[in-house]
Amino acid sequence: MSRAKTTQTPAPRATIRDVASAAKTGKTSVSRYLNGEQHLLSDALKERIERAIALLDYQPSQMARSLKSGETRLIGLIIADITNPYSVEVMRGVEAACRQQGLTLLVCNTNNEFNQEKHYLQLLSSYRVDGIVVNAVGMREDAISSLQQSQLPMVLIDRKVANFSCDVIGLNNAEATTEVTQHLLDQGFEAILFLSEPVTINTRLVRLHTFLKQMQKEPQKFAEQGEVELNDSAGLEKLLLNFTERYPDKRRAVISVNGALTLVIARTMRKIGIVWGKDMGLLGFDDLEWAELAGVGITTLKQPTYDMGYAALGQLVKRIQGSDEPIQEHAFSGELIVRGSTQPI
Amino acid sequence: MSRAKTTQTPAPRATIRDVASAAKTGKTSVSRYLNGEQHLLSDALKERIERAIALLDYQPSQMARSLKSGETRLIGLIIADITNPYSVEVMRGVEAACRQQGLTLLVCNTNNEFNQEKHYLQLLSSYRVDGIVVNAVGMREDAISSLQQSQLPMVLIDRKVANFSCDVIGLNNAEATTEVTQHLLDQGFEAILFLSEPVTINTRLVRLHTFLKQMQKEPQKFAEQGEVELNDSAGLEKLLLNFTERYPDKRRAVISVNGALTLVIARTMRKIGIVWGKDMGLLGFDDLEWAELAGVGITTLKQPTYDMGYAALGQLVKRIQGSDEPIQEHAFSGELIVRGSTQPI
DNA sequence: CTGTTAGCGCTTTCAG
DNA sequence: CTGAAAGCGCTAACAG
Repeated sequence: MSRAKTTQTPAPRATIRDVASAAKTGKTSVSRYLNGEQHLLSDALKERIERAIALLDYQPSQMARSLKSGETRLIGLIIADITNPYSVEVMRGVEAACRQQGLTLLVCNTNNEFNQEKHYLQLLSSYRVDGIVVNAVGMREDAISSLQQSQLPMVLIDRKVANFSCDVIGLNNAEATTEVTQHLLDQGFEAILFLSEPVTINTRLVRLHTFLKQMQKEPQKFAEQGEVELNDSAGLEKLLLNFTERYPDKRRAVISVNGALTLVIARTMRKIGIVWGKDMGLLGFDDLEWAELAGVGITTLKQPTYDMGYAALGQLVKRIQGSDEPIQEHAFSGELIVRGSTQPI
Repeated sequence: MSRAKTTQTPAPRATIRDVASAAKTGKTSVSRYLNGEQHLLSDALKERIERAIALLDYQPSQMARSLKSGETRLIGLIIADITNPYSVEVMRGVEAACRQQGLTLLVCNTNNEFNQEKHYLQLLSSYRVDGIVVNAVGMREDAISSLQQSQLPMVLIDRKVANFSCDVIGLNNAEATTEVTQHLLDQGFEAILFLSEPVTINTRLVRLHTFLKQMQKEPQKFAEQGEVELNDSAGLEKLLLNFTERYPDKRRAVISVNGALTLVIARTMRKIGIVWGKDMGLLGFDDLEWAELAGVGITTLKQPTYDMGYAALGQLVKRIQGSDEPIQEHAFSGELIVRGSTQPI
């Protein structure tokens, strides 16, 4: 009967030294074995090492390895809100690209909290990841300066950050918003309400501005704008009702600045009995997996999110490899997916 | 004009030694400063160190630190499919718990690929994370044995793995399935089709069995089952049509084994003109944010996913702290959310 | 082909 | 109060 297992400490992990001595050789040879320089080893030795590794269930410590080499082959991804399908698709794109490059992705969700963002930024940096892809909440002076200095390669997704010069991958917001607005106009809508979460983010600002500008081209039509917090459905309700009252005999439509908001708007409309595609037009940025299932369907502006993530990593790798080309701002085109919610009323 | 910046290497990061010499002291004192043993340092020295750190923008290397201490305060989360809202909520729960415990969460998405899962498992282990939460794709012998040995604390979410004894957090599938099935029966449905992705996973198996068992209690009703791949909408179409033909004059309903499948089913039904809540009942495991917006609404069985993630981390921490209590299998209760899709036909 | 040795950046005795 | 020195697990000269 084996009572080998005493209540000792749970057996510390085997180190390269343990393997070496078990294989009756030096650490160097083991290291060589591990690093593909096997052609330098005699078959006999290889055998012994192999056995020793298996026996001890040895796993090299990446910590030690990276400490030595200075390279980690790790990429950090900071995501503002993992709840958002947009972010998830970005992540999948980054991930696929990483895999292809033999990099490993570490994902950090900031939950839209600035402090978390700072925390993770520091963490990743202190673990010496090779680079970071950031879908930022926003950044303040302190975070910026420390990041700017730490020469950590970095690329931003979707959101530009003021005073922070850095590659950015995003949507061509001007183009997309123009298309979206024009579509509504073409469909015969006469009063359009642009709904947004607080316009704190560059992206939203550009969309709003472009919307306003585009609307000016048909001065007889009415442009409105409203700001709501995602959780303030009462406020949203009021906004919608008010909009309806102000343009009782016009053909009305709403533009939602992003997917999360579109969901809330749809819920609210349903609650107060506004039927999209009939009482009011509805169009949202970001495609939604359920867009076709909701009533007559919801028209959306789909972003090539996956590709954007993929491209972001590509750009990052360039920087990691020391590219000195000037700051890039790559803007992807969106795709308007027309569904029932913007049919002529 | 500053031409200070030559094309040299981009200035290696400052190390603790740099700080020490800049502060005209030894590494030890700097280390002490960093680790809150400041009461041991004279004010003058503290000052100098502080200045040096700021000047050099010094950030301690976690790599080196962990190498020394053997502890990382890192938790790994392996997620089978980040695309799944279920997983995202789990993640948020784990994350919240981590934050509260001062742990940092590293997320790895396996994209439902077994190889990725293996890769990440090794990676996390080689980075010496303190523990791992796993929403597994599945595991084979090799992965199991190496994991079993590496005493890495670990807890499984949602899915049990054969031959792998480990804490598991999940839904009370038997209870939930019973409730779900009974609900359909109570609403007067007479033929029920249980639709599932391939039943390779324990969870699905239990749900299916319980469904079948529960149906036996009303022998005059008809229980059917079908298996579909998520991307095989043609197959699904056939299944649905076939089901309809076989029970032309019965009240028919479908149960979907998870949220991802529910989406596909809803799309397919719409495509072939089956209206849920009218032509056929529909009920799915996992609540969906859009469930109320799709037609008359879709009845779902909501899991306390966030809580499950939170609890998983709690259990993991216990293990990390060396708890020897026997393997736990904590099963949460689900909540049936009734919507239009299961109204009596 | 193989092993010895010197660090990577940090913490921690152990002497001042 | 302060610092020199040893060593965490690993890799990479540099000798055999």
